[in-house]
Amino acid sequence: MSNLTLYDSLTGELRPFEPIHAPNVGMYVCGPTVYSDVHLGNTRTFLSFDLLFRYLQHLGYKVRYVRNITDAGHLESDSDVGEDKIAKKARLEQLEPMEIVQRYTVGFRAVMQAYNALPPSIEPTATGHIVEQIEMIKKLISDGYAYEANGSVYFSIGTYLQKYPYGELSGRSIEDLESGTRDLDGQQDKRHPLDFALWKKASPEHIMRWPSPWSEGFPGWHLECSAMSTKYLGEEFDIHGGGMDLKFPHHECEIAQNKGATGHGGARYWLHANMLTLNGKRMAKSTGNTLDPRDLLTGESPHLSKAYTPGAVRFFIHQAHYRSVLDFSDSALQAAEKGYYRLLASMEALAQRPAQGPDRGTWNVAEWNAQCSDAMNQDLNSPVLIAHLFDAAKTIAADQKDPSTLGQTGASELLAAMNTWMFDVLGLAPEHQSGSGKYQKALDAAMSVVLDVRRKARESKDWSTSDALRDALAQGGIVVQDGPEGSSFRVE
RNA sequence: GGUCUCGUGGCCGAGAGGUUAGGCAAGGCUCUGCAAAAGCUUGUACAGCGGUUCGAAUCCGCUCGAGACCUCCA
Repeated sequence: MSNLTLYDSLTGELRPFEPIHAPNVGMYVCGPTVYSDVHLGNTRTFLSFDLLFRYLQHLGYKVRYVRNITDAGHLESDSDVGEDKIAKKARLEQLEPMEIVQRYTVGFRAVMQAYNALPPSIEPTATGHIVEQIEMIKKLISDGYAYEANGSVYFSIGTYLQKYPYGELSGRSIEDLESGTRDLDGQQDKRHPLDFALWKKASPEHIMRWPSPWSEGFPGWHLECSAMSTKYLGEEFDIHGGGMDLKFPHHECEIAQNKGATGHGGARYWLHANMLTLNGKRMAKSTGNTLDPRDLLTGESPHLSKAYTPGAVRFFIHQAHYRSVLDFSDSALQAAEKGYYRLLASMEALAQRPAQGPDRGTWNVAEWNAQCSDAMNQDLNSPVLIAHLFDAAKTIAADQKDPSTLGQTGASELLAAMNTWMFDVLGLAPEHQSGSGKYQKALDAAMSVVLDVRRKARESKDWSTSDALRDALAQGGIVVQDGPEGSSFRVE
């Protein structure tokens, strides 16, 4: 069905993508913990997987894309101690935990929509799947992979190691992991330092709690993804994605839970999106080194000189490969924006192309299109795809001088292909300079009067008048451009 | 401290044993009353030092530098 190859973090190599049940594809991506606003780094990860989702669909696959909302169980520390992140935020803001969840879930979805990310097929929540998680724990206990201690249940790495390796995904040996563990409060119930919580008994002040056979408590953070991916995608499915930072311990634990409970490690391809850095450092809420994706659209941030469109931001993100660290800066974003607008202008010119020249041109659209596919098939190499798009822009310019370059059919084929790559696959939104209908019409009418006055001034070589008009319009953000066929304008 | 990744021209970023990545910026040219825009065009870069090889930015070793994970974060 395709020649797509994907880099699998588990094997550490590029592998041809072969779905278990083509044309159906099951894809699970770890979603946000909704205890605060997402930052641009989170956004990059989700846009990377949006690109994959879009490309798989472009290839004709029927994708079931599951992306969870973590609304309980994610503690402040991965060592199974500390307060639940959401409960803590709720306490600090004197709100119900579910108010916190609602607020940041809505905010997250708004950001995703603003950046033109397609909604997942299913967006399940941890709290909506307590039953499934309890069932999975029961299975793990009955098979010996988990044990109860003082109302909590832990995954037994010791038992697991008798049958399966642990640490494959993150490339760690058991010795390394053991030497890296520390003695912490709340760990005394564990038989092995690497054991992790499947169920935690709630302390009296812990407000997010559910009944279970072991105690009134809450599920461990790693469990929800195993339970929900199994429920919606099966014991074996195609792709599991997430941010690079989730490799360990989250995804490592997920694999262990899945193998223990089902005998299968869940996904056949593990994909990890790399970090977005700001000032060379990882973007993180805890250090304040963050950028809110909404601020990019308003320009309100000390890191920004101006506002950007969502398309420009997406273009910037996809101009780097998803597995590379991408460093954010205002100037880098500006550079991407200029290129992006140049591409859009080129496509606009192609759409306006007069019907001239031969039917078929000298430039081979099909071959170019195949190169675009090749790039994306190579582990979603969007930067190379974009380079090809710029090649097309060059060709469009050449065709304007010599319409035998593209030819009429070639031109319409190229436009269709560019629309597909730009809008369907890269998820950029068509952005027109024009505003909404009636204002655009009024502006056009007014400008045609002004430009006519200026044209007469220029014809009589009254440069002071023509330049004054041009300067005055520039003050209002209207840039006048004089070309061989008269003057035109654009709004900045 | 342990594990791992990375270091590409002014900037951002692909690639990856031998052939131009691309974008932005910069220089030149075309167009032009001037400007802007647009188009064309130029630039031989791969941290340093060794090694393997006919040939390395690409493989190996060391050094320096940066980052990630191990400890909350996509």
